[in-house]
Amino acid sequence: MQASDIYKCIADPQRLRIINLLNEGPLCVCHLQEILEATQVKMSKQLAIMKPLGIIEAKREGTWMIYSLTQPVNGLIQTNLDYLLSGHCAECHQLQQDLITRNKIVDQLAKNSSDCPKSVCGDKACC
Amino acid sequence: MQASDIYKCIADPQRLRIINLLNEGPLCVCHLQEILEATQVKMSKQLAIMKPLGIIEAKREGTWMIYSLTQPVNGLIQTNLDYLLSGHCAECHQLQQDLITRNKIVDQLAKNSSDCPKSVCGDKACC
DNA sequence: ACAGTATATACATGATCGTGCATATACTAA
DNA sequence: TTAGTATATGCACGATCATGTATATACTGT
Repeated sequence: MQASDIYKCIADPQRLRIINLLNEGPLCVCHLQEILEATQVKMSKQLAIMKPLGIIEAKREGTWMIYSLTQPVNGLIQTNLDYLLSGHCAECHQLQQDLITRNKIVDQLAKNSSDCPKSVCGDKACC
Repeated sequence: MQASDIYKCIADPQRLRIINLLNEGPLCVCHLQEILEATQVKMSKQLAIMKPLGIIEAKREGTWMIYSLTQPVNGLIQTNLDYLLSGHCAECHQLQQDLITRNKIVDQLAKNSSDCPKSVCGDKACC
């Protein structure tokens, strides 16, 4: 994986937000949509850009597709997430806010877990 | 300066190389051209992309334009340069090689300093 | 004023990218 | 088999980006 590919990827604020969210744990497409307030098509295409680069992975669970960051997380990506989350720049607040929103959604889903692939929802990772 | 602007900037391998070189010290356009084996137009345009972002600065010395990284160096840029130079990925070798080439050129110019703006060449920073 | 050197910019063009609509696929439940 | 939900993809289009040629600008030395 070339550094330039990673930079091109995270140069799009929405893709950066996706990576930041997945770094906290796997999520399915519909909840990524919800958190980022994006359309289904747009989200699906962003994910389709990142997957062949090996940055993210998908597994199917019923009708849901669960996306996660490829482990171990690429060092360049981790370095940048760490830097951005430590609050040095404008994007930082947005990224932190996204994580809060994510946790709210996951907590709610853990209660009525019917809307959610159980294998993932059970340990609050997603959906 | 937005993080996404910086990522867009360093997503181009040539711009990343320019930033890496300037991080070692100021250089004039012609020597950037020489090190990166680029045409004059291309180099000039790359620099024209980065300047309005505030990443680099230029000062004129005679007919030469001396470019340098805006000080203090943006934290996100510094973080990424540090990571890339520490040898974790494919681009690393190229960046290190560029610095070696740079130092050779600067050393030579320090000897016959006629081809070089004296104020800068004197302390081996450039040209 | 003139010729030469270094650098920047205008314009045209082809390439890549983002977006939206429509539609296709993969799966589940009845 | 059918309807419904979740997700992906093909196509068209406008926007942005990279590249090359030609030319303009800024400066120096004669």
